[in-house]
Amino acid sequence: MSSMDIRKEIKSLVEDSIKKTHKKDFTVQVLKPKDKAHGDFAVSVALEIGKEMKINPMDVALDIKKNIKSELFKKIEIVSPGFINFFVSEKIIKQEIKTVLKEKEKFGNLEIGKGKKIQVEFVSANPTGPLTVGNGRGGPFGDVLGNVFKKAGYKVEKAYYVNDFGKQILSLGHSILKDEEAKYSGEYIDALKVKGNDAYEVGKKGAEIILNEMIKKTIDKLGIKYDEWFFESVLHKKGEIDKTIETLKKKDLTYENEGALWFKSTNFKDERDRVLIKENKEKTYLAGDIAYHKYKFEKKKFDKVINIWGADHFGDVAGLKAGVEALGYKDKLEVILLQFVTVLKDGVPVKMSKRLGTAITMDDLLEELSSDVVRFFFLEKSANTHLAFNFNLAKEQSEKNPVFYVQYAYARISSILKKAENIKTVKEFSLLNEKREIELMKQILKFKEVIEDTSMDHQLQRIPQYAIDLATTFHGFYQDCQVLVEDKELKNQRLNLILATQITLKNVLDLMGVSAPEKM
RNA sequence: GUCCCCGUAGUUCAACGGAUAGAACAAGAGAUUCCUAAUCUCUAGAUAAGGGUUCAACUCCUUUCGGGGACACCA
Repeated sequence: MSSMDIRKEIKSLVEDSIKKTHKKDFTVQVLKPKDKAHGDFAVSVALEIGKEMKINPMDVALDIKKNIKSELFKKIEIVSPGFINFFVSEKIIKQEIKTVLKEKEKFGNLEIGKGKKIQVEFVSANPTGPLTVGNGRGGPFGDVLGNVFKKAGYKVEKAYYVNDFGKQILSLGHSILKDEEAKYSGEYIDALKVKGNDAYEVGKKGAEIILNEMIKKTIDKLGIKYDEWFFESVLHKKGEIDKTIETLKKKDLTYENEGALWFKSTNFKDERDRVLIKENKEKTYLAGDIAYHKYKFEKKKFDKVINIWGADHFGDVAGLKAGVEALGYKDKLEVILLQFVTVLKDGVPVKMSKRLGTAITMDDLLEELSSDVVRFFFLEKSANTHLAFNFNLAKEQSEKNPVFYVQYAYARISSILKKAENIKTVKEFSLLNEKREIELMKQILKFKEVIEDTSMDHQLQRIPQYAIDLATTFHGFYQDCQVLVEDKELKNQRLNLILATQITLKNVLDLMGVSAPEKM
């Protein structure tokens, strides 16, 4: 029985008990106390019921507890002002560790997303220049979010939407031709060798080179693999945008004004209507994006689509959401906005890339840091904080940075396992009763909850935090409990425990796309 | 002006509305006859300010002050 199941079990036990004693239906929330002294799980309903029925919460808690009988718990404690704390039986925990050893790389796999298709679209930076740290932030984020969904049982597609159409391509062309309308500059523009005089054609070719020679290489260095590279120009060529606009027209959701065609997005809680076809008959970016999403839902049949955008696109969320809703896919699109990134070197923000004359790029970081470090540092922070990338910690004090701390735990385990001859399957972990050992087991089992929670709320920073916690718990165990001891049975049981730890560490590192070195 | 994100320890970040606000780096003190000291143990240190809701607020509402972003027939 995993800790997720235990949570569910507590919920139903407590709810049943309330029904019996207080004749009420109550939705119970099972809490995970921060303090170990408060048990493995806790419930605070007695406080709510006590308040509502004007009885002492402590009495309510006692009544609830009376009706709960389960082998799952070592003890159930009632603590003032009315918390009920559950301490899970160590027998159950030990059994569960055995399933970790059996499941190996499958440990942590859930069925939450079974039968559902989900798409994560991320980065999607314009092919007009190298990936900056800003638009690169979506790389690790989207990649790992996709991994979490996979682990949770979804069928996942990772997609990059290439904006190879429109004004920025023209601007790129002018920039390469270095005429008066040039907009982009820098060493990378000078390096683009494109023949021709037509600015748009030159721009198209330039964009192709930038995409293939710069962006894709950076993506590759970050260890990201996309399932789909979708080109905006394809939508234009195939007339998909016209079809989409036609659909909206039929629904009477458009109107003409000053020569342009508008979409009544205010019908869907947008603050203003949006243009689909400009006065000069060109289609707007939004028109294309709505068509793209029509394709995602209609053709590819995604149950859910998550777009990861930079915070500067905040203003566009409402328009696209309105479009998606108009097409009948309300609530299937979610947009996650990532706040800006600054790189701090010696406490001072680094703004510009040295070589390229652009904003500081992902490659600038990757030149000096491994993708392991870059990914980990990006993932540590929640999406809506402005991320200050601490370059000094990432680089100069590398032996003290959290990535190595986690990897070191893995390497330590590998090193012990190498020294041990043959490891036998354990029947039971009867000899492992030290505080450190039990703690480590509990920490391992939390992995499933981490996947569950993260697949629901998308708070990715939980993953690296968990990795650090697991490493900390292991290092503590390592300090106090010798694995390779004389007693053969104790040795074997401990070997199995660190094997389970190793499996879990590997799984969490894989999830983050960070390597797990056997030696350091 | 309107809208969004943020303000937590010296610094970078955490904390389903729950119990004593957690880490890491930096600072100070200690631990190695033993599986990798890239480790462990201990000490000191924080919710921007004011109201409100709640049995319970970093978390929700509100005002103020700060930082960032968005307000296109650009993408």
